[in-house]
Amino acid sequence: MTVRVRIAPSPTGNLHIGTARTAVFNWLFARRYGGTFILRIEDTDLERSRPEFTQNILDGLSWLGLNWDEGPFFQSQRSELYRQYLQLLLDKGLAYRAYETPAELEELRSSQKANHQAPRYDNRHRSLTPEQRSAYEAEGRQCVIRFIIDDLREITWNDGVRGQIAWKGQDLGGDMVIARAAPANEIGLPLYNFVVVVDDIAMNISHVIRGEDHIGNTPKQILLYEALGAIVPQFAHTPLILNSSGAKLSKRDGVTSISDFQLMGYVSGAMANYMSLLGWSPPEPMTEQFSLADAATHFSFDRVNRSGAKFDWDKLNWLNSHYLHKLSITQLTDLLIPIWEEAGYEFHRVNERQWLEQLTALLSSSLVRLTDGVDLARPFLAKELEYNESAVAQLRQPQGINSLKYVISQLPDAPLTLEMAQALIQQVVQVQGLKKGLVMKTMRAALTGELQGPDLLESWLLLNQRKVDLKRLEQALMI
RNA sequence: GCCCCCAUCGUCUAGAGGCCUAGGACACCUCCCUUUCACGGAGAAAACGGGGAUUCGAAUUCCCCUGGGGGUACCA
Repeated sequence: MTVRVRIAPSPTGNLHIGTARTAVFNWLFARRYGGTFILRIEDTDLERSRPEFTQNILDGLSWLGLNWDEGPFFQSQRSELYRQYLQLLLDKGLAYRAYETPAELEELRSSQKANHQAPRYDNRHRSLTPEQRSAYEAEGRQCVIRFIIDDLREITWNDGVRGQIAWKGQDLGGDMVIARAAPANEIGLPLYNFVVVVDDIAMNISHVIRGEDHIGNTPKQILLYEALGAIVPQFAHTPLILNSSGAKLSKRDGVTSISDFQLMGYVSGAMANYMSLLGWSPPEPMTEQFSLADAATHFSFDRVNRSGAKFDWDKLNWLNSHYLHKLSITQLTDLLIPIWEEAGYEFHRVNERQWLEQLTALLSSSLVRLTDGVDLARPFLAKELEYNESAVAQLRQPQGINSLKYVISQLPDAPLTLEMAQALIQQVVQVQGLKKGLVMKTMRAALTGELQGPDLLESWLLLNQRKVDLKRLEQALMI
């Protein structure tokens, strides 16, 4: 079996998670069967397509590790091919020119609606006489090209995910427009359903893997394959990604583009892993945490679910933190440095590398998203320390103030070590007869402005290395 | 309206007639670890939409209902 699959995004927006997930399934399937994964940009909608969206799509797919073997191909550069096929259908009498105005079609639809009938084209221009045609043309009317759909046809296919699906020709809405309006002797711009088929034929696509929202297009496309004398590919319609209310996830639901997730601090491995899990489940020995390469060795449509999957931030977050925790300190630091720089923190990325890695190690277990590193690092990297309310309250307790004074008086000039810090805390506790918890809490409030955070002693050591601990302890006395 | 698809814990899912007193994961809750937070570990709670039919036996097959979703363009 020669597998050739494609992802065909349209550059009318940034790479959407739904498109990306379809890309994942196509990629997985191609890799599983040693096939070819093709990228085709469907930019036939000249009005809405924009080059920056194309770039965003390319970048997003690359970031996710969904490398393509052929392409990107651009439909806007293939119009000659479409024109030829359109002419072919016209010549074979399988398509015809129709001259209705948009207003006339609208009238037809509204009268059907009023009679509780399904809106459909009534094929009224299917068999125009030459006289009628020239009369319309004399009026200066433009015409579209319609592909003839036999109402009596029954179209069936065996869907890779859903099994047998059947449609009646009469439910397809009448002869379908395949080329937009143009002057009577020209051929207008081709429409989606037609272009997809022409390209999939030209590119020898063996399996069309796409979202469930395309099921209704499939019978029309099958008819076009037949009309063009081509072999009909296998179809597999994957479930949709749903929002929390259970409807198809759309831009209106907030964060949906891959580049947004990237900006929010999600790593590509976690995203790819999570998207795979939305509709596909790995077979037994595998756990839910896997790379695309792992998944590719086991991917099959048998394990693709048929019902839609709600997008779940909790699970994505869990996976992302898992991936983050798995990274080495070196890798994590590399990822965090640009984020810290972006946040406006001042440090020397080379000279202070070792210190930054210590900071990374200290914070790493608390990271869910990379961008969490901004808040977590604030007490260590921000110029001015901010105290939250409970920290202020803590610093106003007389006993706490005394313990701080004691620590200040005993703080050595030499760089602090873990042992020294531990001993110092122990000393305060004994000398002043305080609870260890109180001393620790007060120290934390003074050093970080917060009552919660990573290991206090480690934090102290880091601040000591930057020589800000004494300053902060003294400053805390004035609160 | 019409057509199509779907239906297991809150969520993602396993389950292809007896292995199911329905398994896993996330989230939630409890406990342990711990100065705190997080991480980590242990545990609890939680589902087959309803009704028929087939069968010795149904979450698994069939039908109906209900519910949800998708589509219905001179968008993709």
